[in-house]
Amino acid sequence: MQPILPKESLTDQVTTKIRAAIVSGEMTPGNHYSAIAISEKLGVSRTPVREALQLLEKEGIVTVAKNRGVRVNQISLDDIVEVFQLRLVVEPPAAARAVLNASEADLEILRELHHEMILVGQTGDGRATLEADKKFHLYLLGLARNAKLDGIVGELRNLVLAHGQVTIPQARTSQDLAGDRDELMNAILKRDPSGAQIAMQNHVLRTAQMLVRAVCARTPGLNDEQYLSRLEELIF
Amino acid sequence: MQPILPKESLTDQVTTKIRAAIVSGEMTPGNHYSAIAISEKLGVSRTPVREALQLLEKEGIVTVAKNRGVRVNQISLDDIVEVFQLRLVVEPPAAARAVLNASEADLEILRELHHEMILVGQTGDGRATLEADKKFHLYLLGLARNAKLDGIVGELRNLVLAHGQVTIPQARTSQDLAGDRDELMNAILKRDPSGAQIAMQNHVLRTAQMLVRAVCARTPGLNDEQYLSRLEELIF
DNA sequence: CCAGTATGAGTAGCATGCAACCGATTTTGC
DNA sequence: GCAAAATCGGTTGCATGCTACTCATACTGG
Repeated sequence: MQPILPKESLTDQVTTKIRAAIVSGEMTPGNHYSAIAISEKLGVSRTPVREALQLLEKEGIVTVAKNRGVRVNQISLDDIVEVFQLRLVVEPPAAARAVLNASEADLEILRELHHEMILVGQTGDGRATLEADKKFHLYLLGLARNAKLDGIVGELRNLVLAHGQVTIPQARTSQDLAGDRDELMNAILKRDPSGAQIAMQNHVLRTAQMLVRAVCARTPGLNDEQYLSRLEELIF
Repeated sequence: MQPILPKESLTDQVTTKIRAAIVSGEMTPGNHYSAIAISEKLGVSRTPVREALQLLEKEGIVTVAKNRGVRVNQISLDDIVEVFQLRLVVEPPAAARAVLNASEADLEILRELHHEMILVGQTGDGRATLEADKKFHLYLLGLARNAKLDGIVGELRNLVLAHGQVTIPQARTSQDLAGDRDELMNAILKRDPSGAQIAMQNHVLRTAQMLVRAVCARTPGLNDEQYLSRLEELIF
């Protein structure tokens, strides 16, 4: 049986709508938007929109200025660096623990997700690739049995996604990432916790480096070195 | 000059009020409360109360049930274990980085905060001790220059505080904790990053063990061993 | 021509009205 | 006497009205 959807509240629906609009680039950083306009466009009243904006503000995705509308935050490279510093600390040990906790059925599912990701990756569809990547990672992290960790990592990912279309992977780098992931997958299947830990660290680190380089490349006068070096500040 | 307070919004004021009421034990887990009652007690309308409750729900502190009022969540031992698993992963490296980043002035401030904490600790005032502890930790973490990390750890701490009056330290254990902290402080003053990292890990771990034991001791039929062993699941 | 003021358009913050909904109790029908 | 249905008190979810505020522009006085 399906777990019956208890009619998600309007506030929540609006939250996901707005988040999607930001990720898709429909709402862009820097611009101002009014809660009134959004509510009219969505056909709801101002209240749920206002509440949704407050929740998104808590996530750091938007800023609401008193009587001046809402602004989509320009996620800075510094923010991205912070996010990945944290992910680098949190995800590798979680991966190791996940390997220890995984059942055979879990391994099977992971294998499927991994396979799916490869297929999607070959199509070159950036958005779908990210989606598949997210699914794989979150399932793996879920095995570590720490719900708060899942929530935190999910939010951190959202923050990066909100940066915009940053994340469309390049062909060559995406090749590298696939390699990392194979390594990770191998360690998992061999039930090798510390191998998984290391592989995960490499993978997240490379993802971060790719992102930083991509952003710097498109933003003139930005030097990637200082950012790249800061990525590893929290791992010793 | 004082940075002028731009009139905190009612919603935010209510949020902190409710949070304080929970921490102080004025609002207890399990019981039901109505937004209407809260709004009347605080002399505001239902709207800011409702919005505050949504924010607190996102933090995991309360649950709002449709048409049935709001319930203060009973933070379980499992939750506490999760929180400390995360803190154990995140705070030690942050402490190490903090040592590397600290200026002489920072060290001076830390020394002061540390001293203050010892003084307050001797008075036996549990609440004040926690407050001083929080100040010290958050200042130290702030030196790692990762705002998101600060935010996350702050929220995790709040969650534990919301568990209730759990956290009134016992005389003997609080002695032990002071020892840990001295160790930590020494490593910081010697500008020894990995020493600080280890000391921080010991300190957080012992805090967690103390907490778990305290909760188990007062809850009949609860075995602390399984919880204690899970604390270290994420560190290898 | 310009400094300083007045005006107006637009906004969010909050209060409040209303309907839908939930759970417990009472009433009804058999 | 008992099961099922109607009722009722209490609650949230959402819509909407109003006020105070911000910013930009137009206006006024010199």
